[in-house]
Amino acid sequence: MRLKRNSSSEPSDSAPASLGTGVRDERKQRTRKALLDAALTLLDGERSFSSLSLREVAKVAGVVPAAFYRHFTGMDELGMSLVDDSFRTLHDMMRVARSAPLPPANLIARSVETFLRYAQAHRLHFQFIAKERVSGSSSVRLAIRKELRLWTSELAADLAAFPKLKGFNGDDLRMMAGLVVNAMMGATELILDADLNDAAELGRIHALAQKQLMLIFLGASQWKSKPAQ
Amino acid sequence: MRLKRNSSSEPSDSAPASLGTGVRDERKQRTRKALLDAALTLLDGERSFSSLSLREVAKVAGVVPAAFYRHFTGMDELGMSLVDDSFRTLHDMMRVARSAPLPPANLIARSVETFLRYAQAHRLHFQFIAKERVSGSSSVRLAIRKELRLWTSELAADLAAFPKLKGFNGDDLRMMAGLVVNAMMGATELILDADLNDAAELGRIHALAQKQLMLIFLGASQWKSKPAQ
DNA sequence: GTTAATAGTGAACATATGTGCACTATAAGC
DNA sequence: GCTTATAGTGCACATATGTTCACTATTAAC
Repeated sequence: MRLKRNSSSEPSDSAPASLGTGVRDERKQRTRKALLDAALTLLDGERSFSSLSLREVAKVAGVVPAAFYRHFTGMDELGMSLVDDSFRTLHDMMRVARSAPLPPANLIARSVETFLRYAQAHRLHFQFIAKERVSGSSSVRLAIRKELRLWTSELAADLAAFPKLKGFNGDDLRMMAGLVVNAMMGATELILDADLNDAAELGRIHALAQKQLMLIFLGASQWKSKPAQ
Repeated sequence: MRLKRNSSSEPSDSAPASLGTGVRDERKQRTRKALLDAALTLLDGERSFSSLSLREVAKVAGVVPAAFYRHFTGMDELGMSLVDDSFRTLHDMMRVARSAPLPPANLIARSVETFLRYAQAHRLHFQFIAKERVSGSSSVRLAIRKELRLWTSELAADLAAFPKLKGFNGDDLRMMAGLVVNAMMGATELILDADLNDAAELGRIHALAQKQLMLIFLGASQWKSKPAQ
């Protein structure tokens, strides 16, 4: 053998990155994505990740089982990749939301709207998070919990900017953010199970989530954290 | 054949019920319970219900796979039985709580304490509910959702008795009850994943849940439902 | 005591699964 | 253009699975 090519799957160091890394890598990334998409698709509806088989995923991806190992060491590694991808879409949403902040009028209602619409549009990713947060293998489950904690902290930081929430110390802000995250996850689960064409049901879920957030914020406006500790 | 015996597994009609239905039925109920327990045990930790195999459950129950069919038509039916059993323990808790009502002082803190202790003591049932509520087969999942809705309505009825919550109409009471249930389920999931010997962590989870409920009730004390609708 | 019902057994089957290995085709590197 | 690396193939294997069927032992019914 002459020389080992750079074994990393990343485009080699200083290359312009967007310029073609060759037909080869592009094809590889395509079937890698096919595998991830296959898993997400199979996960829709009844199935849970731990009940998916490697062969099944490979078949839906249109690839022979052995080819799976060219991309992942096993289903667990694929699961971790799904965690990454799913939270990337969540963080994308937050980034967009922060870059074009909503006017304070009806802020809660419109935030709920934005979030739930996004969850519907990225149904598979949100479904994966919702399911595997509680039932996945411990590596996947812990990875999701970690990301959710991180997201909760970010939300707490955002909340700190509200003048009405001056009564909160850091711990209590996270406590409140956790409550908000729980409520939104609950609404997300309802949305994911709802009939997408039943506008009335979707409306009811949106309204429910909005009221719940308003109730939380109403309580928060009266909250006084213990100054010590 | 002479005469078919009453084919139902129930003791025949007007018998005193508590009197021995015979050695036979007792043995049958024993292995039926062994199957249910086997499934719950396997469900602890990593696994999800949909990843359990019939053979696996039979093996842990100490019975040959074919014997499984003497009790359930398949794993789905066993799952439905687990739903029944799990919610029976939940309702038992509520019944006990109502029969010996707590004094109003520190009511929230002590209710949280009671609930979370119960969840720890009946770890496997609560874990099953928490997991399969979101990831189970649709029959199991829908059965759990239905029971949770029912439980939410019961809680809403209990809440209606509080003088501080006069500002609520029925819909909004259920909205608030849903928020409480979500928060308690969230805390339950944390408890189920926590190290049972780590008293500090358990204490933190209890304290978190208590604060979240207090925040909700603080908001509720200011709430005014729209009188119309 | 004889007979019928049945909970649990053991073996068999067709099929599905994870993983290994030799292979082929093709793009990348020189 | 020749050579090397490698994404994907095809086949094999041991093992696990759901389900069936004839059977056995024990209880219930008369």
